[in-house]
Amino acid sequence: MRTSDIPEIRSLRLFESMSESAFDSLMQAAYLQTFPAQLELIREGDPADFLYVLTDGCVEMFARTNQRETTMGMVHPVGTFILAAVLKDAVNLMSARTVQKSKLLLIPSANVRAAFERDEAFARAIVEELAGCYRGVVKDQKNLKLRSSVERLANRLLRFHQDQGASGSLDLPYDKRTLASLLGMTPENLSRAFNTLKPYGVEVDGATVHLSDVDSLARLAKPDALIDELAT
Amino acid sequence: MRTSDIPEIRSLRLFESMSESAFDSLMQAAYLQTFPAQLELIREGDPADFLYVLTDGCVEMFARTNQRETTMGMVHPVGTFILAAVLKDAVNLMSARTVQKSKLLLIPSANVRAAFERDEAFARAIVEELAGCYRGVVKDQKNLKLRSSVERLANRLLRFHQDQGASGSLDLPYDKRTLASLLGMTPENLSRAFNTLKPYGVEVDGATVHLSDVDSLARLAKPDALIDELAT
DNA sequence: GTCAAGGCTTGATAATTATCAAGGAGCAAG
DNA sequence: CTTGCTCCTTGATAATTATCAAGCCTTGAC
Repeated sequence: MRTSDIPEIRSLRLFESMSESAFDSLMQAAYLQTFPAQLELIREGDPADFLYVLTDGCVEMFARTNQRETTMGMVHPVGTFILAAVLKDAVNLMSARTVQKSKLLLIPSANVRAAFERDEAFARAIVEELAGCYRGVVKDQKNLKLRSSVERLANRLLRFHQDQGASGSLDLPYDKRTLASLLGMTPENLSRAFNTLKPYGVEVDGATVHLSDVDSLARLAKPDALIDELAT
Repeated sequence: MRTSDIPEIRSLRLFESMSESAFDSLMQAAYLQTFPAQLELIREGDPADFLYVLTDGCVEMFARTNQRETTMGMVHPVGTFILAAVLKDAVNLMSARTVQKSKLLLIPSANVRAAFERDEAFARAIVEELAGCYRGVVKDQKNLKLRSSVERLANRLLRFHQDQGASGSLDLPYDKRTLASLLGMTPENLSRAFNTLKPYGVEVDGATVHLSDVDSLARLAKPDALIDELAT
């Protein structure tokens, strides 16, 4: 792979503490590749041949069963996906597709497992990462089971707003259709949920959302540190 | 702790491959205790002081926010809980309470983390366990987002039936109220969902359910290996 | 036995969410 | 500038799920 991308990857929490030699051998086995938008990278049910590291672009994790489909999560740079399947040498539980043109590093699963065996610091980092992923899904599930769709949208808007600097407006980082599926609702209902939030100072203009009364929105959303905060 | 329970715990996948000395020191720091039914063992938001190992009884994992409550999962012997929070030295994301009188081993978090640092085999087992937990929650989430409540019930009945020997009938292992919450529905709707399944050969008699037409039920449920099978 | 309590069910109704059909707005290609 | 496309929105309606209010049945205490 090209050496110019290595520092970026090395700085990922998953890789930063591993030994130089283990990191090098991982990188030597890896492929850096650019994929066009809307390309299905992995399909649920297939064996997890690679650990994916997204360095540029955006990837949607989704799942299907019985002709229905739902978005399970979005991956942003720099992020990894299907770590659990790689470690267990199992099939993928989720599919993944690029949202935009995306640059990805593909590390063969066998090499990841070998590095895990050899390098203790890497093993520790993997546990940290996995535990974080686990807690992420648990939060998602609490979000789904304990909140209505309007509340989920309100909290998601507050999070976007926060992440983007709390300037009073925010940009939706992907399609409304995708956002709807991520929030567990139909596109039609997302539209209506935005209307429901108008009295709370939410004004939609294409992919931009203005929040004119964050406090009122927060009173409706009732954000919960154990669901909405990334850190915990 | 009492030595009579050690073999049972040692045989857990999480502990079976760790070194004798690391296991011994973990066990010496641990407490084995029996708790009455309906006791809240841990509360979400509190620091994860112990790793819990259930050796007898049954524990419900649940979560609350904003006066609403939902069951996140059930733990059966021999099983562990809040491993992720222990490893991250973080607060619990879920609460736990005993369903029946239950026997639990409490291992102080610090000792678990120390053993993880010291014993490589334990570290590997932890990764395996964590990855399994992660994949479990992902499956739960797919179940929730891709199926209706009747389909969730149908699939859960099929799973109970399978687990209990596929004899044509099964026993619900906990309250219907709890089952309803686990499936993401109200008790009233669980009752109605059972009625909806009558034409598919589902007959309820208290906590016992007879399945007179498993094929027909399975055609409705459309079980999916990537959601319903434990192994994958 | 009677009684009370808890768990479950049922019915009536309401709220939430989905589906179907149509139409508008923005955008890229020609 | 027009055309066609995709994405989003809206309205009408239907399906699903929740809530509220009884009521029933079992269980255990007395």
